[in-house]
Amino acid sequence: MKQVKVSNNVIRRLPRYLRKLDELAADGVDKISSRQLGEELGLTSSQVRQDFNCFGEFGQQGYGYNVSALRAQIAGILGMDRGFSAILLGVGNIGRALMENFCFSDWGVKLAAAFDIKPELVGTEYKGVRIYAMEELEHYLDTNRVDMAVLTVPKAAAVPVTELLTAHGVDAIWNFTNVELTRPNSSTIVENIHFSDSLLSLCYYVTERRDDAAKKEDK
Amino acid sequence: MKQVKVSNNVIRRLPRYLRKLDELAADGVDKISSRQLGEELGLTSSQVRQDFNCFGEFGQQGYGYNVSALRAQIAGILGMDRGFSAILLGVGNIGRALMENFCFSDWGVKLAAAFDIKPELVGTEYKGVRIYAMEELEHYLDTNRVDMAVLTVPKAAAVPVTELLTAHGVDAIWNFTNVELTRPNSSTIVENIHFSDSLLSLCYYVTERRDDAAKKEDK
DNA sequence: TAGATTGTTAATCGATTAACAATC
DNA sequence: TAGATTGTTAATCGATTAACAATC
Repeated sequence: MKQVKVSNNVIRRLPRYLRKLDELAADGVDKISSRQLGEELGLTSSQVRQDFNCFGEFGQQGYGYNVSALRAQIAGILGMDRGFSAILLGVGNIGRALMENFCFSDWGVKLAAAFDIKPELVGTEYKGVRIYAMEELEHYLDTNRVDMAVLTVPKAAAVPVTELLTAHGVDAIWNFTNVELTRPNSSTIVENIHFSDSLLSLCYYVTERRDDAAKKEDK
Repeated sequence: MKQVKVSNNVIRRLPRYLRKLDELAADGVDKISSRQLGEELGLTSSQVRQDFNCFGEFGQQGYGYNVSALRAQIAGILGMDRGFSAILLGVGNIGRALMENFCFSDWGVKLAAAFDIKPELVGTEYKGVRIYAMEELEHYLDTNRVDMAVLTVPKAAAVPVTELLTAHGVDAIWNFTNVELTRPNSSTIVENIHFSDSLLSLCYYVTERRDDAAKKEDK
């Protein structure tokens, strides 16, 4: 694998390729050209080929790409075969929704444990995942390998819990709190799901469209 | 307002500015320079100023930006004062989590109604939002203004429900399903929350870090 | 072989950064 | 006035697109 230093934009497209390839495989398609794949995702064929060539040569000239082989390559690049282990902090509404509905194992991640402060939850299991007390977190981190933490605690707990995690060597956080965790001089990897940011972007595009429509009506 | 054609990258940063400005206001800060604001968010001062200058002149030379005035400008750009009206489709785990925990009105959006197929939910209210039967959707759309739809239905329902929505004039969708809704020749505005894409990006960065660490150990 | 499509280099385009005059 | 910081233009950097030789 080449791997110079792959740009963020490329990384963000990899899961989309993966999703589309899964869809194609489910439809019984077994080969695809960069042009076709690009069309499906709104990209140019050049871009598709450039993206893949960041990591190696996955196609065959004159033929295209084998769907399942390409899928496997991308899965490998993303680290889906590494057996990453995650823990979830905060079994509130969103935490519970993730535990119930989101299949971590589909993406190669094992959700190994959850933590909450509510005594009535501690000791129970949710979808095969045991819920521990927050006080047990430090001990857990010291005795288990944890590759990433899913942060679904209330806003106020976000920073203290993050500090505890990083102090015990967890350097990757999937952040569902509406808090800017990215700290200037920190080396922690933070991946945000900011619902409000997403909704506000949508609002912007709707606003833009309404304004355009109003402008046309003026004429 | 200038408004030539603002790039996606700029739009994506606007909610982050808003969030940071809210934080600053809460801390009692009432002015900030582009340099300081940039540092807080990991951006250069140039970028901050360029971003704002897409929309007008919000600062004062020699002084900086007034926090609450700038906040109000950005809120206006995003359309938070437009009184957008949304409906939610699918009151499952994730739909319920949003209704319970996510404060739409904080971002200027009114969640006006929800729809589900489960008979036991129909007619009930959740956090002040009435739940209707899916069969009532068409009639609702024809008799109410709906600016955006929150799509939290199961995977299989995503495409048919979207088609129904667009057929009745809803042209903006906040998509929580793991389905690529962006269709090549559609004019619908789709904003995706793809949990799996986000997790896979995180996996990539963790993988990269582990590989770098392993490489260093080799030497 | 002829046709198709990749891998890859070169050209273009757009976004970020630097610089500085304007001005509070 | 002097210092600070914006608004804005110019320079740089990086990402996307186009082109084409390599090759299946």
